[in-house]
Amino acid sequence: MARTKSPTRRSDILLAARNAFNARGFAGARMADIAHEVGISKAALYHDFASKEALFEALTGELIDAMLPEAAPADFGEIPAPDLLRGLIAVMAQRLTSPEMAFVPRVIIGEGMNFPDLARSYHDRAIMRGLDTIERIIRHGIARGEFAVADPRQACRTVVGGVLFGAIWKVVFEPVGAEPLDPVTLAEVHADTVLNGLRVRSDGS
Amino acid sequence: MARTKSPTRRSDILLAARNAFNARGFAGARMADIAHEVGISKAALYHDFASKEALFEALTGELIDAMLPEAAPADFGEIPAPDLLRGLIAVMAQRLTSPEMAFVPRVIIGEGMNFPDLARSYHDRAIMRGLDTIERIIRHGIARGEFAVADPRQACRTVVGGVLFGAIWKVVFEPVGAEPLDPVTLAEVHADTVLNGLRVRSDGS
Amino acid sequence: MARTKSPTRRSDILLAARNAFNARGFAGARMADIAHEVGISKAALYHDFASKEALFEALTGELIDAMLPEAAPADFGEIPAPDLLRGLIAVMAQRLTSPEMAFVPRVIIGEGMNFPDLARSYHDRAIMRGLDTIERIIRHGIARGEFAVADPRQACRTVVGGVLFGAIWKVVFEPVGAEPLDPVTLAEVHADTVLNGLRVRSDGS
Amino acid sequence: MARTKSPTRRSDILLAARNAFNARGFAGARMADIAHEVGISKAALYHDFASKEALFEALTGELIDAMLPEAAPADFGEIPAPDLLRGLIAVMAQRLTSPEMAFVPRVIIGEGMNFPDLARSYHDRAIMRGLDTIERIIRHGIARGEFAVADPRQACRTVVGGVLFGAIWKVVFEPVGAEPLDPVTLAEVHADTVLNGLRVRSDGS
DNA sequence: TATGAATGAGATTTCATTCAT
DNA sequence: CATGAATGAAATCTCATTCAT
Repeated sequence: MARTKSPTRRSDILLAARNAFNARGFAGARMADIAHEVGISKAALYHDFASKEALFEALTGELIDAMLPEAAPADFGEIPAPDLLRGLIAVMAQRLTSPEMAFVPRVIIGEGMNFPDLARSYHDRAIMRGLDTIERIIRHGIARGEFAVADPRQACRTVVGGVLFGAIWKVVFEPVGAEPLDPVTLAEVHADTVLNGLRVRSDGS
Repeated sequence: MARTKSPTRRSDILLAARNAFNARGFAGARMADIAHEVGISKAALYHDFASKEALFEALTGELIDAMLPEAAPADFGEIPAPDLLRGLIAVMAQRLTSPEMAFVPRVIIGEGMNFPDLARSYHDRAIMRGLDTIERIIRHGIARGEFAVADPRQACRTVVGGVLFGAIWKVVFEPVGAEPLDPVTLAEVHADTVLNGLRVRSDGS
Repeated sequence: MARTKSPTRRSDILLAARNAFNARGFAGARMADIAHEVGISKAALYHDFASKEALFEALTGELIDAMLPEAAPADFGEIPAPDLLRGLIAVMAQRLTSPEMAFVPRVIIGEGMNFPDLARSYHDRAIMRGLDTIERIIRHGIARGEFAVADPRQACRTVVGGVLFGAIWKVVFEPVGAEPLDPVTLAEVHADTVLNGLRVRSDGS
Repeated sequence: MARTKSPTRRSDILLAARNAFNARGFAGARMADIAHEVGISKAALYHDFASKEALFEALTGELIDAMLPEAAPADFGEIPAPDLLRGLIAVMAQRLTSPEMAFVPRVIIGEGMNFPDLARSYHDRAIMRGLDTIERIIRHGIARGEFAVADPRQACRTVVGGVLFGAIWKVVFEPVGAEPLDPVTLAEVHADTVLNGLRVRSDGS
């Protein structure tokens, strides 16, 4: 067994942990397996992370950080709101459906009850931030005369929902045989639907 | 402690099981707690359900059954597609966010990896059925000249996504302090958005 | 393995626990060994005692209870104080040096720092009670003109000390080869010394 | 962290070890804590002491050495036995109740079963030596006509017991709230009691 | 049928101790 | 010499599940 700490040890552990938590959930994952996958002893694992919970929290914390949307600019200037929204949806879809990130919503939903801090942190830092950005884009569109929305705050949920559905689809249903989903197409169609709705438009847009 | 088998014992157990799985997840829930909550011994519990897994599957099976949409009519006749969709969204939102049902998506997402059959069954029986119904409504609308959609199959995900988001919000985030969500408003706004989109409509519909 | 709980199971466990704690100390004793000695599984042990600490505390609690001096009478009447003291010393010596009880002081001294409640309880219930009784006997003797003591409270410690020394001798030193000690002789000589002192008495008593 | 071996390193370690063993017992004390308190690495600790046991034995050995009474003179000459005894009791009480030394009896009693050599060594080197000295003083007193004792060997235990009681009181019971004990008073009263006994003396000594 | 008692098979965690640098 | 890193070998405790009454 290697006696010298590899420079990527911490990431190796976090990766193995992600796999384990992903495959079996928090309770089902075993520290022994994680250590074994990294190629170190259980005790070495505990040298880096004080407990299973600490490891779990470090992992989710890092992933949530990595997933956070860059702070949107304070002022969208002259950029058309539809373009902004299309772009945001594309980014969200790409992030949430990537294998590393798709782990996050699944875990929040699946383990949130046992880790209220985690759920709260995700709500405050990721969800609220995303909803706020969307709302600002919608209001930007209203100000520019591009959008007409009665309740911008609520409408955001429609935007997020479609992307979330895609993430869950990939993580939960594809592994059991559901038809694979292309994130790019998903994002485009979702953006179209959200922007134009289903109804025919007499203005031909 | 009830000594005589109550006629509702099976439901009592399922209810207690739902509470337990809901509160702690599959792995975290303890058979002893479930038995205790029902007021029977663990052995009696095992008399009715052969194992924790069997109990879990019976519970989710019943809930999925209860959640299934009534078979939609083969032909929607002359009913306007927007009305159909509005109605369906309202029903879905009400079901998925009701306390009994909100449990289901959470559990599928959280424990799906450990219960592939459950995930598959939910996918085949609930999700696909829901998506099919929505798709048929969309095609009905297209045929009636009410809807204009490039890819009806994909657009369905937008419809489902908004409702799913509401269910997850209630189950995962409200308990940790998120602003409560009114399912009726959610459904209405979501339906509006899905039908009309965000863009201004020059036709004034 | 016996499936039926023997009526003496609890005592069996406590006895095995006493042996184990006696032989290895609290930290060194192993629940597995205790269970094995009783002939039950570890889990069965945990069925009766929720934790190692609980077992330890139950054991010490019972032993301290069993060791407590009967409440001395409120009034010693016409009984000569020397007789009272001789009797008390004999009883204390017999109790403290019996195999079951000698365990107690040893454990209090050895584990007291880790179980402050235990030390406190022993101090309050056993030590103080013993000292009080001795003090009352001394004051009884002073009142009767039999004793002459400047500081009765402090003098009590001499009385207790000799007995304690005997208990520790038996438990700590005899097992490593010290000359065995006869408790009866110990008590008699100690009582003589305490009553008469070492100095010659011109009164010939 | 000191990088250079301080000239007092060995004593620093022994001091930290004493604190640790004192506070948590042998099993409870952790090498990591001791090293940390000294400000060196665990490996450095192992450089000076081959094992936890070795450290423990070195510590107790030094303390026992330091506690040993100076060899009493072979002949007490004309010194009155009561004075000799008074002096010895004072010295024993002062040593045994001093913070550094009080550790010793506690540890012998608490961990003796796991360290028979230690117990034996303490018995042979400290206890027996103390008892012998006391016995010689008593015989000296008998020879001088000052003492009248039937069984000098046994009576010694009364002398030691009172002092031991004080040491245990300080280490075990004072930390949990027992009334503090003044060693000088203890020694004086104990000496008085041992010399004169409780009974009234008609000779007025 | 219902139950209290019992258990087997782990899981996490701890720590004295050792190596490679 | 000193150290950070690593480990092996337990030990406590948990819980789904079964058995005898």
